[in-house]
Amino acid sequence: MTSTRQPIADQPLDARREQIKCAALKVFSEQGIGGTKMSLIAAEAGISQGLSYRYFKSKEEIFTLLVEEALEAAQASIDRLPDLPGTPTEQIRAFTANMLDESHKKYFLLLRQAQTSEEVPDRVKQLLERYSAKDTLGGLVPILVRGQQAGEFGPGDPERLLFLYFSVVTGLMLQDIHVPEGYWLQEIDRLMKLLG
Amino acid sequence: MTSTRQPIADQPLDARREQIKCAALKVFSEQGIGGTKMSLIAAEAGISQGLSYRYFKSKEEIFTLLVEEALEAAQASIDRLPDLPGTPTEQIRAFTANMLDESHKKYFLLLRQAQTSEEVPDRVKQLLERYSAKDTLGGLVPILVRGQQAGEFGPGDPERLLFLYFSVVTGLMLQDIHVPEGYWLQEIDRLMKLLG
DNA sequence: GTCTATAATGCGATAGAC
DNA sequence: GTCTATCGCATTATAGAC
Repeated sequence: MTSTRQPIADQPLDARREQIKCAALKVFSEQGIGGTKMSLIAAEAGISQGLSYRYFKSKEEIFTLLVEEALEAAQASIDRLPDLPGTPTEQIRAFTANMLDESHKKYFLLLRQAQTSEEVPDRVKQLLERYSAKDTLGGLVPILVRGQQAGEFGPGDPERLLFLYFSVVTGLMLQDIHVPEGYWLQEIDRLMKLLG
Repeated sequence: MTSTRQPIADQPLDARREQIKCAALKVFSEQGIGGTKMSLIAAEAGISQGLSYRYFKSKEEIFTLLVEEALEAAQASIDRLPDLPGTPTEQIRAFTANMLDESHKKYFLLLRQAQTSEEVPDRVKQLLERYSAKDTLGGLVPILVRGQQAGEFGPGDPERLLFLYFSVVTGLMLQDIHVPEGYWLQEIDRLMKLLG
């Protein structure tokens, strides 16, 4: 048996949905919800504009679904972090490299679009409140404090330090669109100086 | 004589134009050109939607004008920098504080929107090529090199270092929307560690 | 299952009343 | 000089052919 079989898995349907979601993620993360036209998503996915509506009810539904996935993935990624081996510095470094990775970058940029736009669906606003940056990134505070106690990081309010750090990494990801793959990975050490 | 008098200065007309430009700058810098509706600009300016068109021919005209002003101001700001007193570190610090200032921040965010959107007017694309980031920020390279020679900054390709630094400051400005006025000014020293 | 054609809606831009 | 009403086009979303 080469494939796990689920009760009623409609495989070609799911594949198309994934294809459209992937195209939508790319366009939404760059253009925001207001700047994204359904025709662009369809073109990116290589299908006709009308076909998208066989798989999703509306543009907003796709956007909301992607934000939901992004928030869950981010939360999960942070929750796993304390279990990783290594010093706090190494943990933060690994987490940063993970964020800057091609596959995750788009999700973070999508979240930034969701946060900075007024015209997002109500459900998205609710989700953003629920997974507020404060609570989510709060999971990293213990790691940072351990790093401070070990003398790896400089003194100061850990939350403020984290907020600075993530603002900085966000800036990198935004430029990353115009920069060769993996460009910033070489700069992670320099970036970590911020915390030192 | 308390006011400089120009040949045919239509002062109330100019005041309205400034008011609309100011409202437009705020909305464009947050929502991009695609996400910005004329009705939003008008609402922000506290006037009716139709009135905007008595002062500007189109949405694109306002956007283009603002980008033009932003590029000229950025260029001028960089050109003045070498004449400022102080060490390279102090010059870069002053420039950073200047960028993070409320009145300039929106212009930088506008430029970012212009750079990352595909659907900008052709004239904007030309302007962005003309004042390319490479040439404009290139004006800072001599300062950075002097700082490296003086041992104030760490080694490495100066252009790469500058690119990292500006990506980082961009990230700060984006978060700045949700943060109290002058919040980041307290973090400039930490930020300068990146260059050290 | 996919495309093309079309209805419905929203937005940019204009016209005309005050 | 400003507003309200309206036109025309772009975009969302649906319907029907293949």
